[in-house]
Amino acid sequence: MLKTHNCGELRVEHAGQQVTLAGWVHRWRDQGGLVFWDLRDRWGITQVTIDQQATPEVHALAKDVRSEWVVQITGIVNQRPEGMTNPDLPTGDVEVVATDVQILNQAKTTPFYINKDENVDEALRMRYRYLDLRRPPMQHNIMLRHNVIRFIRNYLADQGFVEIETPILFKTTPEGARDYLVPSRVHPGKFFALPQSPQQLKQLLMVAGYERYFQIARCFRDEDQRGDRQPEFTQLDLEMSFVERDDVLALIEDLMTRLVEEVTDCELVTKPFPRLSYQDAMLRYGSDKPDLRYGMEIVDITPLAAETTFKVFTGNVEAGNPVRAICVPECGTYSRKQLSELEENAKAAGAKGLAWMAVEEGEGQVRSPIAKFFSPEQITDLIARVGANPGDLILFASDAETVVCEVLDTMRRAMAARLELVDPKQIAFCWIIDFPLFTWNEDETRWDPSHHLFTSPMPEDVPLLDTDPGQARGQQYDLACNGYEVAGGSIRIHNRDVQEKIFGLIGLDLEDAKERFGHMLEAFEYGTPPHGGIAPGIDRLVMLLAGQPNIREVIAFPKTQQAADLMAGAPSEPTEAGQLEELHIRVVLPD
RNA sequence: GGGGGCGUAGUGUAGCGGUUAACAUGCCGGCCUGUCAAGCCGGAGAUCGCGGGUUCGAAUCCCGUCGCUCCCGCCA
Repeated sequence: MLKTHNCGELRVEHAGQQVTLAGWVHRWRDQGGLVFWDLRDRWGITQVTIDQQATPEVHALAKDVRSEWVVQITGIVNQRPEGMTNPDLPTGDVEVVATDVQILNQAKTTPFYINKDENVDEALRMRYRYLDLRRPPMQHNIMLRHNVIRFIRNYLADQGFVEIETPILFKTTPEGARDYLVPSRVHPGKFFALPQSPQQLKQLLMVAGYERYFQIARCFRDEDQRGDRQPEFTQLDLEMSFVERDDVLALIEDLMTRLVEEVTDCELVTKPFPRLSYQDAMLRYGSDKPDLRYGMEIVDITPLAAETTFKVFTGNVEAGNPVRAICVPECGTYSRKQLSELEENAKAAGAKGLAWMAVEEGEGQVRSPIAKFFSPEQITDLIARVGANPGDLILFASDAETVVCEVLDTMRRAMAARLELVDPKQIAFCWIIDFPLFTWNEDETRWDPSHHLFTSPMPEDVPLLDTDPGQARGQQYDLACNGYEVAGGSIRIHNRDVQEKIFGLIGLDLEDAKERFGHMLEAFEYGTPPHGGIAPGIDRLVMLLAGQPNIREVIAFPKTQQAADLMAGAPSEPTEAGQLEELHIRVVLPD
């Protein structure tokens, strides 16, 4: 080893010892006859001093060293004199007085600061990702990710889970996202698909009798990117046999609770995790992934609004649409300009306008363009229903059900951001359960599975499959955290009759089903245990635990929004002549 | 596929129709033995993403294009 200690571990008790450190020169301060280096490695920073009088040759060499040069130093640990310690550094009570310095490598001036936490153009960060990853905040994120995954592995192994790898080269599936395809050289004209998730394979592992399986699985989906979506991402894929929904929820809840409390410095603010039905979540938060770190719950005021003389409200009520509101604390003094900004937010979410009411001091006193359509009693009633206090701002939405949810979800999040109600150190999980099994596909005039087509209905809702499929709930569950969906799963169908009924409802006849999922259906005929599972997204989870705004910050080598790698220059054209011919591929570029 | 934002020395920003294109930091040289975002003195460094247009004059206005990003669609 080129070092006896790392740069984060020396303390006063090491004083007097000879040590050898190696790392990067994080910062340097040339004092003339005395040179200081902040020497950095993965573990921390230690100050090194090079004294001209004591070690003139070493000092002469050290004079030329610059940021990010790689050096090895040998010296004596010295307790710093009083008044010269650095309380910001764990190693700040000591320094190493160099007696020897080896320059292991020089470094060009880096294209951006390693030693300064400054916003850098993301394209530049991506092009020099290896330098970006060298920055301490990124090292922290990547290390946190490692600790999260290590914790998960240990926890699940202790619970009797087996980690099993599944193929990356697999079969294209008709459902779901667009597949990434890989051409087969030995099967001309045929393609593998990269898995969108190991869904089928983990169910087959249950048929195979492993009972408790997990995998830290890479998944691929060729869809457009978002801050929380990359073309390849990592799931904790997990499946269990002989379990019911609550067994899966209990396991994950315990895992997540311990993870937050033992691995991070975040505060878990939901304990136990609240369980919301899908319907309840939509009603109270307008979202199936609500952020529970703040209030501003949606209140339905449809009956009250129906009695007013405000035509927008009464018209919507007559059309069967709801009128709902949120109460925003202490925004009653918002100016015309601020309110019009809010209206722009609402319109972007699909609203036609944004009605508001500022609650003022005094019984039933409000400032609002629509106050004249309310009787004094109705205003008092409204204020009571939404729980408003003087100084608060009430925002209304009235439109089709889905629009109202979308608008008030948007307003809730926009106001939380404006009021800085979100603390990134707080973690608020909740379960969303009782999802509808199907959603109606208007274009194809058929039912689509809300989750996937192996999701088992709630046992008591099975009869509804024949009478009112839209009302049937699935044994499906999502884990939401801070406004993001961080896991989704279900209890699977293991009953052939039910499975065939589902195929029928989604417009898949048995022949089609056999063609697409024949291997699954065949497998299910050989003694399939009741089973179910879940798949938390590791990137999103670590993003939230790291308090980061997007998952690129917790992925070592992410892709850009255009799904490119700016460092390596991928994707690229084939390099070898004949590469495409060998794969039986001819490229037709768009015009 | 659609909409928004950004692009100016190595980096981060300012400038938004006439400036010698500014500031900070980094870089180079000099001084300095207790600094830790070190300090002080001096210096170099920018075809203002790219292409076209409007104008007497464009970093600035317009059009196109490329890149990054946020959002909608999409993501069982």
